[in-house]
Amino acid sequence: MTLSEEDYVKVIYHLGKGDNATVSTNAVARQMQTKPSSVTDMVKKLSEKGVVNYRPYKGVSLTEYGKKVALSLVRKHRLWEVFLVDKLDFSWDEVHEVAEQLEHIKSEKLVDQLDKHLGYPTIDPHGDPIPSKNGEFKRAIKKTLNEVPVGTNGICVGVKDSSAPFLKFLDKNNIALGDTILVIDKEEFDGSLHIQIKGNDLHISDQIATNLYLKITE
Amino acid sequence: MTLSEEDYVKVIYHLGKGDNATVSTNAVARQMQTKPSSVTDMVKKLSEKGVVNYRPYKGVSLTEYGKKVALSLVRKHRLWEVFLVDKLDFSWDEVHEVAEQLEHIKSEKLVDQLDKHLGYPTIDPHGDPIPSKNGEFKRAIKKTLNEVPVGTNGICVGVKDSSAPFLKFLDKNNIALGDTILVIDKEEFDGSLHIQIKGNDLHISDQIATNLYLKITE
DNA sequence: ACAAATATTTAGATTTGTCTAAAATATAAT
DNA sequence: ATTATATTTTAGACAAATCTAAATATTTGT
Ligand SMILES: [Mn+2]
Ligand SMILES: [Mn+2]
Ligand SMILES: [Mn+2]
Ligand SMILES: [Mn+2]
Repeated sequence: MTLSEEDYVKVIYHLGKGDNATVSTNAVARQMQTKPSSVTDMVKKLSEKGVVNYRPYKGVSLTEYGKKVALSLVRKHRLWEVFLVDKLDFSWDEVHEVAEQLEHIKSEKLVDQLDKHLGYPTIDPHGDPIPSKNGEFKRAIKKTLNEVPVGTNGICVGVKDSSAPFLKFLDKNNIALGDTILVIDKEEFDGSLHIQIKGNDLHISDQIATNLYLKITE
Repeated sequence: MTLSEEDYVKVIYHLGKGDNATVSTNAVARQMQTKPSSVTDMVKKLSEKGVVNYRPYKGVSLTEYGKKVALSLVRKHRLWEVFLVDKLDFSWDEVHEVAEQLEHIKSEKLVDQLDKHLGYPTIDPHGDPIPSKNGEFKRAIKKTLNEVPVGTNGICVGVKDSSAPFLKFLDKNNIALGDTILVIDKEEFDGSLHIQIKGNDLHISDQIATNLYLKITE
């Protein structure tokens, strides 16, 4: 498979939300930053190769084989992201573009050894699960901090309130996107939370918890 | 620069033996595993872009800019080779193909951080020098073990005598290609050498030394 | 149900990198 | 100095991936 074919497969996978839904030509074009006519051409070729199911005017979905290809790419992408953050001190938001390139390197041994070198991680720096070699993985969901049960472990991936005061508060309390957060305890009385973040314990109000998104994998 | 253009530049660099000699169309074609007519096409394009000097029927050489491009590629290739051997437990002879792909990843930060992660290595697993960020590096030369002065440090890169008995001897004494060898002392009487290899001291005869190639950078 | 709007495909062109076969140039041999 | 051989370039073609413009199909609104 060429680099371009691989990127199409990945886009079709992500748009199909993992459950292999049929996706439209326009959706793929938007995501691939290309024209719908180019998508039609490529999708025909992928169909010839048995990677996708394609019905003109009706949309495209991955075959079983295509799904395997997609999961292998997602695995590689996320492993490289972990590498960049853990070993090369990249930050959370710098890794995607480079991983987008690295995911296309062809070498099974490289992936296996990288996985080992990283200590067999199960989630990437964005809190997304890393598929195993045979394509199994937990689904990730995004919830606000106040919605999850005590004991939940996740990665801070966004804010609902993006006002300056709130962001300032996060900064002052040393909470940043990409941080791992563990919910230690919840006060029933006011809904405030005891959490652990980057090794430090912290007590945050319900209002704060409501505005912080956590990505978790059950 | 595209992947293909970069590979041409690297081949022209290597065939020009670093000192930027003019190389022939046929030589490039042989190295690139392609046809001379394809080389002519590509070399014209690279000439347009100011990467090479090209005179029809006379050959091609790198411009100053082209040389910079080549050295950056060589740097990346060799850093990745070190990574594969030192961090991912690849062996000496498995790294080239993968590095051939990795060298094309575009990210300055990636290269800088990789360099740091590896501890700023100066030679690759084959004993070849790694150009610095601004393109400086020591030239590597290959000599038999008996030709180098006491105190020389190098990498075992080949054998002159490849007979079964000799290879068996190397195996028994735990000497393999890719090993770092340090010449500790030389006996004037019989030319035998005291060497250090993988932490172990070893005493080898002049006959052995004559048949082992060392790659060294002065 | 039918016109209007939207989505998708087709036709034809372009760029990149490659190829084969033929022509042109350079090198070697007599 | 001519001829023969080897090298290099040109001309024309092709596959991959893309584009624009036009044609076709589907969906939406009334
Ligand atoms: Mn990609
Ligand atoms: Mn990610
Ligand atoms: Mn390469
Ligand atoms: Mn090397």
